[in-house]
Amino acid sequence: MQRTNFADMACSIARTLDVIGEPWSPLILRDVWVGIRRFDEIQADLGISRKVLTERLKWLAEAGVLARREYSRRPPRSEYVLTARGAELCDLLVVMAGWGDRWRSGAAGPPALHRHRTCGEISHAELRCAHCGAPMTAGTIDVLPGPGAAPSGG
Amino acid sequence: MQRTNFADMACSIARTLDVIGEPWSPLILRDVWVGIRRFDEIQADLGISRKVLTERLKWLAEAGVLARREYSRRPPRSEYVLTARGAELCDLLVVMAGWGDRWRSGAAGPPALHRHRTCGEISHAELRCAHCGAPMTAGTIDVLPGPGAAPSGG
DNA sequence: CGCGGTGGGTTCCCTCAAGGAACTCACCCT
DNA sequence: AGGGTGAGTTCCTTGAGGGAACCCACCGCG
Repeated sequence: MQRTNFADMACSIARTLDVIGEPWSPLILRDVWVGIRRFDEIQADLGISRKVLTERLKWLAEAGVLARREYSRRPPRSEYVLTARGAELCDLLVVMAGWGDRWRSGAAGPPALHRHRTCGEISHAELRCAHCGAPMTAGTIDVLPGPGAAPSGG
Repeated sequence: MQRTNFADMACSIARTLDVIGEPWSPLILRDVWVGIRRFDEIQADLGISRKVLTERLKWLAEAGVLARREYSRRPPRSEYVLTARGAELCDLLVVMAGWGDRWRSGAAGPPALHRHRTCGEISHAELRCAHCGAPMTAGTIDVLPGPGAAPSGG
């Protein structure tokens, strides 16, 4: 009996979830994004077991989201960096953090702030239409079948 | 031995992952977003076991993301609708779909297209700074400690 | 009434992934 | 040799998902 194979679903969301559809991978990705890149640093920051961390890092590298890079030759030492694919996946973390800030922070307020380098302000990201520039939240979107949609029978 | 409690982490991403940190909840949310709202419809669309669907729907309702609503009195029949909190969480699905389209579609192209209701065009959502309006992707963000950050020792 | 269909859920058994702890290995320095 | 660091592996247990069977309420029809 196998786990559901999300990679084969005709749905981009499911295919993304195939890469990061459990909590640790996004959190590891977040660590690498903010500069926490070495095995023992990530492990200490997240409090994750070394076994799971090893597996997740390997998985994220295979998925082309992280790349392993040697930072020391003697002794041999590696760290993990974002690929271009991984950097774009971090955009998802931005939105994820925004939702958590808004709905799950409690009285203490958000644990992290996002300063936009371009304008220098503490800000947050909004979804905007690439075509017209107006807000493009989920509620403004009609979801239509695309070229890769499953046949109607599916 | 307990599972890691992501809700208690001083990290908005982890707190969001506490709600949707497995594949089914985001996919159920997607279904409700696009209008697939009834138990048997969701079950058929996702090919998920009734047991897991029952559990996930209950969880999402408890998390305040979905609400159960009666659409028929005799016989009693319910469907699920997005709460305001859930609608904002769907913004995450928009970004998630975008990443999957770009990096995981293959030759067939994206399975779904997003038409922006405001301008009527097939488009996609970009991250923009709420303050200055310029692109605000993950690479343009400095992540700083916020009021709810964990003490330095942690 | 009994039967079949629909909506929705529960239980059981199995498989797979996570968690904690212990163990292992390579390398370096004293 | 011994200790420290980085990184990984193994073992056993627990928790979550998957498939199938079972269950219940309700309705309409013969």
